[in-house]
Amino acid sequence: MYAVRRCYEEGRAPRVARLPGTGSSGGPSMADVANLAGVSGQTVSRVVNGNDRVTAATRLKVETAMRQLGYRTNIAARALATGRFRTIGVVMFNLSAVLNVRILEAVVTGAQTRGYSVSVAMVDGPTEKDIRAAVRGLTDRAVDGVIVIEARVLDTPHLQLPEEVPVVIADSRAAHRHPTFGMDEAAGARAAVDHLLGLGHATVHHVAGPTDSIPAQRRRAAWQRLLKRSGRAVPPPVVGDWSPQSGYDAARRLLAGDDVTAVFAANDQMAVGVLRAAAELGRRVPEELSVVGFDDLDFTPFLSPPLTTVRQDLAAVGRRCLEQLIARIEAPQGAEASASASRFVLPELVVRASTAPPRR
Amino acid sequence: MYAVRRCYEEGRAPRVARLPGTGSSGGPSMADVANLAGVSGQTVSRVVNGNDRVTAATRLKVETAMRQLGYRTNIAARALATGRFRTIGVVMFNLSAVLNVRILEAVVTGAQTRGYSVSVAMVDGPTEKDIRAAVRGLTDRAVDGVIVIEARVLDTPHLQLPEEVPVVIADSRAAHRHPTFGMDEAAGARAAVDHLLGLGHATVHHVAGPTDSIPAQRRRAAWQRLLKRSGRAVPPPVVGDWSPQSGYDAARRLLAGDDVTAVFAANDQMAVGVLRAAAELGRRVPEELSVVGFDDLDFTPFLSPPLTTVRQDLAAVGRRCLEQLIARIEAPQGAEASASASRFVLPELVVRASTAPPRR
DNA sequence: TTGCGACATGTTTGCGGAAACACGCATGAC
DNA sequence: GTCATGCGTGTTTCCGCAAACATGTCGCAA
Repeated sequence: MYAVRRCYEEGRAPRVARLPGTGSSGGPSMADVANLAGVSGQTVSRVVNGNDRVTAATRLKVETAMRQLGYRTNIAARALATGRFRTIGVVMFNLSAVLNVRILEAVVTGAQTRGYSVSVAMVDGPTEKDIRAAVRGLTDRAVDGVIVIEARVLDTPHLQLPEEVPVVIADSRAAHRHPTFGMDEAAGARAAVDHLLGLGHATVHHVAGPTDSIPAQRRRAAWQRLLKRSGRAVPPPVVGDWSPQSGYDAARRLLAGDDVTAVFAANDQMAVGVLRAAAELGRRVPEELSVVGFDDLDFTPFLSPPLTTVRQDLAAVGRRCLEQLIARIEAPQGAEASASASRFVLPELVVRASTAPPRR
Repeated sequence: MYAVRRCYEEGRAPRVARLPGTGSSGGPSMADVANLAGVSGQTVSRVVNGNDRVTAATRLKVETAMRQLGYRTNIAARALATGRFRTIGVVMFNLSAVLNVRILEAVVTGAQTRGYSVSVAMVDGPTEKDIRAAVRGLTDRAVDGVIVIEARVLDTPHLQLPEEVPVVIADSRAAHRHPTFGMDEAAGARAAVDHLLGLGHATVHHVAGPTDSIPAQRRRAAWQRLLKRSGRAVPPPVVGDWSPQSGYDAARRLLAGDDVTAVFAANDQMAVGVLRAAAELGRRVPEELSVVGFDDLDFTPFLSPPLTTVRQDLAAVGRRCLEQLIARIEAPQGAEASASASRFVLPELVVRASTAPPRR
């Protein structure tokens, strides 16, 4: 169109739309490097990216020029040209939970070594709408894939993230259409309960996590199932919100009765609250009350008494999520790397001094 | 150029370089929206961005078309055109420290509401070289500004981040050429020591953080200075690494002597270790030993005994860093928003049950 | 010697959006 | 009545890079 115009109106002065100092970052562009090195832009591109077929001499010239000019590749331009961003998005519900942070850390570290950068988004509510909004935000921001950490219960049975990018879910329900990685929460809870029953406790009380948390649901369900299978009474669980305060409150309520000899708290923070309540009520741990936590935070060996708890390797979860996601991103087509094996990392019971046989 | 060619070689078949299904994300582009709405691309751009001058009717047409097509703006293209990314980078040393995470959380939340996304990078070593590499990585990844959280001691006296983007430092040395925000560490440490001296302790022992950490240095220096000013003996501090284990080890060493009545730990985690060591050694807290921590982690009120500590509002630090950074990013030119006032957030001593007057 | 292919390098084009500018029309001032 | 102005919209160009395609070069075998 405009080509033809040019032909007819040859005399027209070319318009200069270029801004004064602008131009993405103002830094040197590939063309500048190409000029200085006396090669074409394409050759510079080849040097910058994988070592296609470039002579050592040419490569050297280009590299010298790049260094001389302080050239940095403009990834916006590259993304525009390739359609890839080499960025992955992480959607989280909050950063207060130590666990999520550990996953995030593993993801960031791993992504860095794979040449990806990580964009973090935080979600307000637990509903699918919120998550979807966050994912939308991320994909607007341009990511090649998304990891959702600790999705809570969702409005709809299956999380229908509408985007075209691959999604991997960490630490959440397994029944998504997206791959999911996490701990084997049930195994961890069973180990805790089994340990207490093995010590001779008649039953085990539970301080559960919030009902909208998938891990909390799983831990609670496993606890209940094991008690039932063992023919024990299933006392009503007390629901907390992961915080030490809620654990404390729960324990004050639980320990009002005299029959409680063993408590399994759904995380370490709440277990700390339980220990505190026991101390205030004069119930000695572990002699009169056994307590088990979950997570193995770094300070738990130094509590009084050192806490028996379930250790989780969250970094492994993060790593697997990342691997899976990158595999899907880089898969040529609907390869859908199986990832069938080892979707779940096995937690491990760490027995310390907060558990013992019941007194009588 | 090619225009002219077209004129002469009219018969030449146009080359189709376009990939089959590629094209950034494959989604609809502005041109598609423009077509459907029967307007020009520029008008769509105007609708998408600030409400320039567009008729309500036109705007409606465009918006309808956008919705119909599920149009999403391609930020890579926008970034290429504008030179802005609406992304800020955060450089951290590790995510294990709860404090840093709180800052990060505040930054992410704030950035989201301001329409920025956050890219996280982790640094291995504490040297300037490492930081610079991380920042380089981030700016390669395209950010408009960088926040460095808890920079450690650097190789060179002044952090010379070479990049052209604005940088803000959180929780670190103040004497950079970049704006710095953080806690008033010294005030916090003074409050802790002052509290203990006020209770009647002859002097205060210190379990310090790692020597390459700026906050650790500050806390230690303030502790030492206040003791000196008060004419007290300055016992040699024991250096830990922030971990509960190191606090425990330090306390075992400190409490070997019989004269220690008050310990100020540079963070809560180490304080937990101190409490544990005291318990094992049969030194009752607070009757025989007073302990003060730093940070006010959420579980500290539930320790035995509840820990007296210094509370920091890290979220405020994160928010201020972000504000300052965005101000600098969006400043028309070297406006260098003063931000003189309130560079430091004041910490607050929270007195609980781990401190008391010395026994005799 | 020629032919041919492998490989190094250059050229063109387009990704999707935004800025500068042009243009047409309605309005108001003089 | 003429002209400056403002406003909504369209047109052209460019951002920096990479893919597809074109071209040049060299070596080696027939």
